[in-house]
Formats: sequence, structure tokens, C-alpha cells
Amino acid sequence: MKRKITLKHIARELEVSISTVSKALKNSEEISRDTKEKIQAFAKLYNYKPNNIAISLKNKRTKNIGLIIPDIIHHFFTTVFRGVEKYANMRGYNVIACISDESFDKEVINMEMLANGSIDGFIMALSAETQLKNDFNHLKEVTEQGIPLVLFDRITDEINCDKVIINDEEAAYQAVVKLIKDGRRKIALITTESYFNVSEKRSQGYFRALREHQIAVDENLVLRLPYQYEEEQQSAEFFASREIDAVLCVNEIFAIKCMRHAKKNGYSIPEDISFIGFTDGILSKYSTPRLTAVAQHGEKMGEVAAQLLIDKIESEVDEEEETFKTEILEATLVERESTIN
Amino acid sequence: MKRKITLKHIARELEVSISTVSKALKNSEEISRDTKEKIQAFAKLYNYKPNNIAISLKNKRTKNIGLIIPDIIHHFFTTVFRGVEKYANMRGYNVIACISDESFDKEVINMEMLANGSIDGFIMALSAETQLKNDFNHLKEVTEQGIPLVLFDRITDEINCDKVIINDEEAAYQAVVKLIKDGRRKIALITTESYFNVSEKRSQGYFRALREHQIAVDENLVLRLPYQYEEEQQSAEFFASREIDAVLCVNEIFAIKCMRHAKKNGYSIPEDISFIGFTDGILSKYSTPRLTAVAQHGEKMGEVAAQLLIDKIESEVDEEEETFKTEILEATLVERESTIN
DNA sequence: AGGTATAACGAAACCGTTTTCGTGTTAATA
DNA sequence: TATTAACACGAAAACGGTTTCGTTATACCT
Repeated sequence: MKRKITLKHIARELEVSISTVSKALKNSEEISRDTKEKIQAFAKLYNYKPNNIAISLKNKRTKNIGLIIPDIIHHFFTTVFRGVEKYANMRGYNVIACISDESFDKEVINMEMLANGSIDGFIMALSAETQLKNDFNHLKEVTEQGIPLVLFDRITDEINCDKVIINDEEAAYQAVVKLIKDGRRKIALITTESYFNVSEKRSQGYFRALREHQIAVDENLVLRLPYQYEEEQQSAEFFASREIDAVLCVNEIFAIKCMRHAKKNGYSIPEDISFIGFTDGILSKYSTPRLTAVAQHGEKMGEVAAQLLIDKIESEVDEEEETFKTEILEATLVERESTIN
Repeated sequence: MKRKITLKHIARELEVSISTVSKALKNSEEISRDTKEKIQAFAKLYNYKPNNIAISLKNKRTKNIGLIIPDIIHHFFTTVFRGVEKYANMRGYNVIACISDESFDKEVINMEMLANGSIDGFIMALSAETQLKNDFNHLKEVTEQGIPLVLFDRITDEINCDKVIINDEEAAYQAVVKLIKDGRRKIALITTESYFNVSEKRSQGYFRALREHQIAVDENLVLRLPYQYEEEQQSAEFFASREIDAVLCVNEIFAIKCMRHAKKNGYSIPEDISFIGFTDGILSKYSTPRLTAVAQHGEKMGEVAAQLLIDKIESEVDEEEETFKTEILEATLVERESTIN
């Protein structure tokens, strides 16, 4: 077993001081050509690589970023992860990924674990429970310690930091407008039971579209489902008992499940009923019929978040009076088979 | 901004030595009750938390593990990640996740980046390119340095380390036997073009099942597709031009795409043709018809891999004469709508 | 009184780097 | 010959902890 070699070993072996070795390997002008060549050759021979931990301790920079996402079953978050990882890697950073499992406690624990020196900054989307409790002290503590934080998608106004979101309200609005233009009038909204800022925004867009097109809102056409629901009776009953000619779902799993119920109740898609879902994930692409979806561009979102974060980490801005941006990405409607034309 | 407080700060403030503070916070018997209480109270008040990096440097343990996966679009790998993260967290470890993107170079770069002190061990599945090149020097170097390594799913015999796999050959065999028992005779195999140890094993199981049931192998019924294929003409033509009554696919994306082609060619599933796919991922659950699949239990696999790794990290085995295990997990067939009964 | 045990704390080494600030040697200059 | 500048290198502090090994001071024993 070839143990890792350190500066000390090289110094001892070549009978010079540690500082000389360090400088020689950095090609410092201070050291003579001869010595530098000797040391560099030796280092290459024994495959010397500086110890990251020691360097981190020295310059108080880990080159790690912490990513905290609520879950990994929603394809959107995995694509964000992809984007973060890709961009971070490009800039020489590694990603420590944690899954909060939609739990407030796990979110707190993960943050605390990482906040003690393991990372240079955080990227995160709030867990369901955190949005519910409306408790952001863990975020406050972190930012007060001067650790940069970027929130994406599931954000809050309570915290002052960089943010990346899509124009959820507008995207939902446009989606519903499309349905209306296709001649649909009985448009249902399927959203989450508990509070998410994104569901909320999307619902607002839905209502605005109806309002602006003089279509009365029918509360019977709004279905609120538990976020991770297994029991499907609510949605099954919904489609069995109402007249609906279009549906907007705030995520793709809702959409896929509901298309099934619609089909089971004799609807044919998209002739009798249109479906549009949020999050253009893997399910949308492969469902039958393929789902028309609002693409959230998760990968792009991840890249932007990572860029904001790393820029902040590497900028030497004077503590106070720093300024925070909120990047709003454009969602786009990907038309497939579940809507007309 | 409240900067992080260190032992030194506490020591200076309370006019004791750093060592005393350190010991007091560990509740050492060496320190008097009075001093301990005073120090502990002060530490709590200022929310002292030891710096992870410093501790890592001291005990040469980072409590991080490196996970390298080929991609994140195949649901299987994200579930493995889930399992690793969950188990690792339980044991107080964090996961640094890297995506090799099926590229040899990225795999090498990622490993080298992490191998210099950032992690205590690796968990990984080989990239497609690595399996193709058959070049495992980066793995050898890492293990020679005494860094524990656990390979899962995409493994190689060339490297001596702990491994976690499923019984791919047997699972494929059982799947095909089920098809035969259902009365199928013209059973197609859809596998990857390039070499993967898993595809290979699964194919072997397919052939063995046919052989043992006296069904002649028809090479026309074996389709080899590029791993990440977008062009679908090959598979479309396959279903247009052959008589097939059952299909075994080595991954779920192949299966979903091929079910489409089959339907388009007038087959009805499962009456005319049965489908079984590998990897019981999210697509299998939500496809129409729902896909009968061989569950690889990715999450379990991740947990087992993480356990093997952490156990090895924390065991103080004498360098030489250590022993490596290969855990073989049982795959199970999840029967859904794409097969009879 | 002399010796010893014990309690309570501090000094210093160490982990592996980087970096500042000497210091000794040689060569050039006055 | 004395001074100085340049060169090439080393010592030591620092990052933030842990841990070993003293070192006092006091109490106890004979």
C-alpha cells in the first residue's frame, strides 16, 4: 500500500525544508532552478498531490457546496441537481447533496452538519414541512454567519438571499389561456393540499386566466390533493362525478395519475379533455398520451443557482451592503399529445 | 454578522488555556466542575460548534463519502443515491455525489479530485466508457492508497474490493421462464449495443431460459440498441417486421419505448405480446399499460453499499490480508399489466 | 519534616499546507 | 576593505482542533 506522500516526506528525503518544497512546487521565483527541478521531479515521481483538507483549513475555503433538496422522486429536483453538479464541477467545486425528505428536522440537521466548515455555501429548496411551519431560523443563522445561500423554486420572502425561480404565475396563466383558446371552458385545477409557494403561484395564474376571459370560477373544479398521495379515490371520484374538458395540474405525477382516471371514465384525450402538467419531467415524455407540460428547465435552474452561489463565494464584497438578486427563468410550454393540435 | 467562534476565542474570553476549553467541552474528568460549567455555558451561549475541517485534518477522517454514478436520468441510480444518502446520514456521514456522465475522463477527474483527502471512501458504478476501455487504473490507484471502495451494479472483476450486485442472470432467467409458462415462444431480447456487465448477465439468463426449455434461439429476435438512443427507427422497424409474442428489455426506457412501437403496430398488450423490463423505476409504475418489471431494489443496494463502505472505513483491520465481500441482492419480479395474469 | 498522591490546569506537538519574515552566503560596489 | 544588494533557503506562525505530557498546589500519610 502506497500511502499518500506529504510535503514533509519530500523535504526529509531531499534534505530541504518544508517551505522550500512548497515554494518549489508552486514554481516560486525564490527557489533556484536546480532545486525546483529536483523537487518537482521527485514530486511527480511519487505522485504528490496536496491534501485538500489542509488547504481548506488554511484558506478557509472548502470548494464544496451544499445542496439540500426535498426529495429525489420528483424528476425536477434531480435535474436541478444535475445542473448544479455540472456547473459546480466546471468551476472546481464539489457538491454535497442532502435530501431533506420534506422534513423540517432533517433540513435543520443537514444544514447544521454542513454549516460547520464543510461547505462554502448552500443551494436549497425548502421542504414541505418548512413551508408549513413557516420557521426559517436555521436559514437565518446560516446567513448571519456569512455563509452564502441561494434558494430555488421553493423559496420564501422571509429570507434575504439570492433566489432562482420560474415565472410560475405567468406560466400557469399562459397554459390556461391556451386551453381556453382551444375552446375549453370547464377547466379543472389540480393542486396540492398543503401550502407551497409554487402551487400557490400556479393557482393564481389559473384564476387570473379564467377571470380575464370571463369564465366563472367553479370551486367544484378545484381539487386539492395530498402532496404524496397513494390513495387515489379522491381523484378517481373527481373525474367520475364532474364534467370537465381540460385540466391543469401543478405537477406531473398528479397529471399522469389523473389522465388514467379520465381514461377510465371514458374520456378520450385530447378529444374530450385536455391535460397540461407542470414540470416537464421524464414521465411527461413517456406517458400515453404524452403529456403537454410546462417545462421548468431544472437543469438550467441548477446552473444559474450554482453560478449565483459561486460568484458570491468568490466575490470579496464588504460584508454589509451586499445586494441580492432574484433570477426569474422563463418557463416554456412543451406541447405534446394531451392537448389539441 | 456573527462570525463563527473558536476554542481560542473562548479561551481568551474566559482566561483559560485552549486545552482546558477543549477538555471542558468534552466533559473531561480532568477539569473541575466549576470551570466546566462556566465554559460549557459560555459555549452554549455563543453557539460554539467545532470546525469540521480542523477535526478532519486532525484525525484524518472526513466523514464524507464519495459517490460516483454514471447518470441520473436512469431512475435506478437516483434510488441508489437515495439509499446511500439515507444510510450514510444515519451513521453521521455526508455524501459528495458526482456524475460521470458515462465518461471515462470525468470519472477519473472526479476520483482524483476527491481522493486527496476529501472523502474516506468511494461508492461507484462504472461508466459506460470505462467498461468499454477496460481501463481501471484510477480504481487501482485509489485502492492502493488504502482508500476503501465499493462497486455496485456496474462492476468489474479486475478490481479487488467490496461489491454489491443483484443476481442479474437468474432474474432474467426467471423472467423469461415466466413468459414461457405463459405460453410465449417468440420471445425477443432488447439489450444494449455496447458492453455492460449487467446487460451481458441478463442476456445470459435469457439464453439459458430458452435453452433449458428447448426453444431455439433466433438471433433475429435479439435487438441491440445504443444506450441512450433518441432515433427510434431501429426499434420501430423491429416491431413492424417480426413476429413476437413477448419481450424482455434490459432497462425500463427500452421497454417503454418498445411498448409504444408494439401498440402502434397493432399489438395489444398483454393479450398479443407481453413485456418485462429491468429496473422497476418510476416509468414502469406510471406507463400504460403498467410495466411488469424486475425490481433491482436500488435503495436497498445503496444502503448495503454504504454499510459495507462505512464498516470498512471504521474497521481498523491490519492493512494486508483484508477480505472483500460481494453481496448479491435478490431481484424480484413485480407483475403488472404488461404480462398475463 | 519529608515524601507522595491527587486534582486542575497549561504547554506544546501534531495533522498538512501556505506565507511572512528572517538569515547566511556570495557577489558587486564604493 | 567595508558595505550592500541579491539570491536561496529555512524558521515559525497560522488555520482550529485533540491529546500527551508536564507542572503546580494542595492534601494526605508516616
